Amino acid sequence: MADRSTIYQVAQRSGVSTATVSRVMHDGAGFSSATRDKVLAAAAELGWVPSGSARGLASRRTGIVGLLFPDLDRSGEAEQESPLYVDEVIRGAERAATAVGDAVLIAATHTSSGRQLAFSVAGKVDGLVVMARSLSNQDIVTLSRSLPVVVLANNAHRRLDLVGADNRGGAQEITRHLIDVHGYTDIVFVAGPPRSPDSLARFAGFRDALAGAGLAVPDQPAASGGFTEAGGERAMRALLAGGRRPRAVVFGNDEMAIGALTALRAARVRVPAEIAVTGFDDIAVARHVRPPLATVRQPMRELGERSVRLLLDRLANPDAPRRSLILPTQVVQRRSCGCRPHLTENRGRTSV
Amino acid sequence: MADRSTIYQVAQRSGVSTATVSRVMHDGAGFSSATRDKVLAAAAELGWVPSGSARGLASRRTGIVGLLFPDLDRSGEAEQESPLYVDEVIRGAERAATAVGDAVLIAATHTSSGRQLAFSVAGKVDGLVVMARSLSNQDIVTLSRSLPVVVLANNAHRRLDLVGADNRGGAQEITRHLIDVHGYTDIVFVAGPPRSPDSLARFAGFRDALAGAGLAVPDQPAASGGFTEAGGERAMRALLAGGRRPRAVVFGNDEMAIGALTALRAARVRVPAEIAVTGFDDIAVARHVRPPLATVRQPMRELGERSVRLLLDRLANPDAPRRSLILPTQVVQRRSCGCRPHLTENRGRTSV
DNA sequence: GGTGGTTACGTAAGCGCTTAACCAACGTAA
DNA sequence: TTACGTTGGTTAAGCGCTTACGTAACCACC
Repeated sequence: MADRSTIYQVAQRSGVSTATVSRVMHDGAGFSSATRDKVLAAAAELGWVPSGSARGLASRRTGIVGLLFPDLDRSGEAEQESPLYVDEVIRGAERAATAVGDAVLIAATHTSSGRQLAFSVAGKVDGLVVMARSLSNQDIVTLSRSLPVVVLANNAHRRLDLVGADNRGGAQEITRHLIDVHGYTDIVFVAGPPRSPDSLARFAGFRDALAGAGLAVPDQPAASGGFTEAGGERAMRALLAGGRRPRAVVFGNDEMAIGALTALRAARVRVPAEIAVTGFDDIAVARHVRPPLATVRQPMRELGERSVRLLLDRLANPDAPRRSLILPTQVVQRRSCGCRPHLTENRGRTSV
Repeated sequence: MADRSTIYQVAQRSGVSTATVSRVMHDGAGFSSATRDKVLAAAAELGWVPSGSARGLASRRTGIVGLLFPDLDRSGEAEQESPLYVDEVIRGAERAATAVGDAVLIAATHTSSGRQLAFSVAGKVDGLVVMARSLSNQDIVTLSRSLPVVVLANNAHRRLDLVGADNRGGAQEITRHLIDVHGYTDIVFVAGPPRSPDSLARFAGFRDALAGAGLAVPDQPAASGGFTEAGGERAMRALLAGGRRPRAVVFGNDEMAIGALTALRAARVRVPAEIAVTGFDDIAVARHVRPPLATVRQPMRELGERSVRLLLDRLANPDAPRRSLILPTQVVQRRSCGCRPHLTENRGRTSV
């Protein structure tokens, strides 16, 4: 691990100027193939790794996009995001970025140090994708004054590029399924973190469906908790302990619903015979739990991909009009809602 | 999104030199509190986000660590790594890095563009964590000539810092469990990707256990496939189709084992009554499948954390002796190996 | 009143690239 | 022959920071 070599050493060794070395590295024109070979040979011999900092400084482009997401471990339990959701978003972002040769800088924002971290990250990237509540809306606005920002899963910003899923529509659709197909009327909603835009939108969709069916529409969710198994388990226990025994429960996400299944099994309540349960997201586990979890599929990876692509577009075209992308969601019927197996996994979908 | 402001503007606005601005931003000493306030006020008014490139160039430290991992989607199926494993490693790396104010740059290396991408990433970071087979050993060595590299889950490098899990010991232990506790003697191993160091080490542990029990030791795994559900499903089907009906199957990882459960259910083979099954990793799904999957827990997130910490240590101390960290694994007994429920989840462990 | 130490700055030289501007040599057409 | 484009380079001025070094002001102490 000797010190890194520089463009000067490569230039000297290959007998050309640094400008020529630079051109060769960027596949530009203006040099003979003999020169190219000399330069590449010298670079290889020296094991030259061009400095990203110097490049970034000179060209004012780092080739890095930043992804800010909420801290998953250190935040209060009731505030937690779903880890699996975040993982998929990261994966999608990574894919979209490497497709154009960029890399992704990730950082989880913690309530206390989050601001500082976010500004530090902002200095290192060409643009930023900010997930949901990983940063205060005020800070998001501040950052967007000095670099392009795409907001993911947070519709509070009317002036920034936006990517999200149709949470409201998906929640409405699955609730309507419970009403129309299964005939349930006593249905409650269990929310995720109180300020989660996703959770709020899903509750709104839930209410839409009840209203549409002429059922009583609650002001508040029946319970709430972090977007985690523990959160769902606790919420379900609280519900049962409160003497409440709805016919069906719509959960804010899959992990909560899965936690609820655990609570229901412990309480010897049969699903879906006595209580039907649905989730949201369609994480990988959902098909594997017993009973398999009916849910709403959200294109998590695509959300990550689209966010980064939107960011790259914005970088290429700073003055384009602001865009807002809402990706469709899709109901996935499985046993936990009361659907019979053969009705669920075989509806001509390619993947379930 | 006006152009980003610079340290010069901040210096001018606050009536000091850029050196003083720089000092204030780094909490150094050598300025009055009045000056500090002026500088911070000016910076806030301008919404100044210091350029990471300029900082990196001047201080030769980017505050970024890179994480290279194998591409999960675009590689051939038989070569695939477990996505969940990678996600956890990323999470651990992120945590360790942000703990010291650094950020993590992630990039998946694709076979074709992998080299190029890796060198591009290398220029942008202070050091690199390279997972398993995300880069050829030759390229790893080349990169390590110009920046610190920690190798994760790949014991082929005797001169680089290394982090891994005790795959061999874990595989041996769970195989011994099948032999000693359950009395199985007809046990086979289904491997992951042919060149995966993890898979190879686990097969070695499997053989250790058979040899230790005086059973016949196979030269080759009974089957193999990608570290995915599809890979495991296919391998299990092939096994059954081949007329092979072992009493127990040790799989290279959890996802393969879970895929195998699907194949076994389809073939109406009861688990564990007719065939016992074990996995490796203890991913989140493992507890949720039916029957719950006996496996070997691997501290995936800690692997990520330790890799980054090792890298940071190396950065701080370039001449320290090379270190090699092997984290312990732990057998997790669940129904799929034949253990009864109450024997499995309640062995005084805090989490299962 | 000189010496020395401390505090609070300013000056300016890089860090390793990119890129605009310039230039020499060599056809090639008028 | 001159003029002019093309090819294949070079020169040098930044990009926005950090930091070694210099220095002015102030205080303390003989």
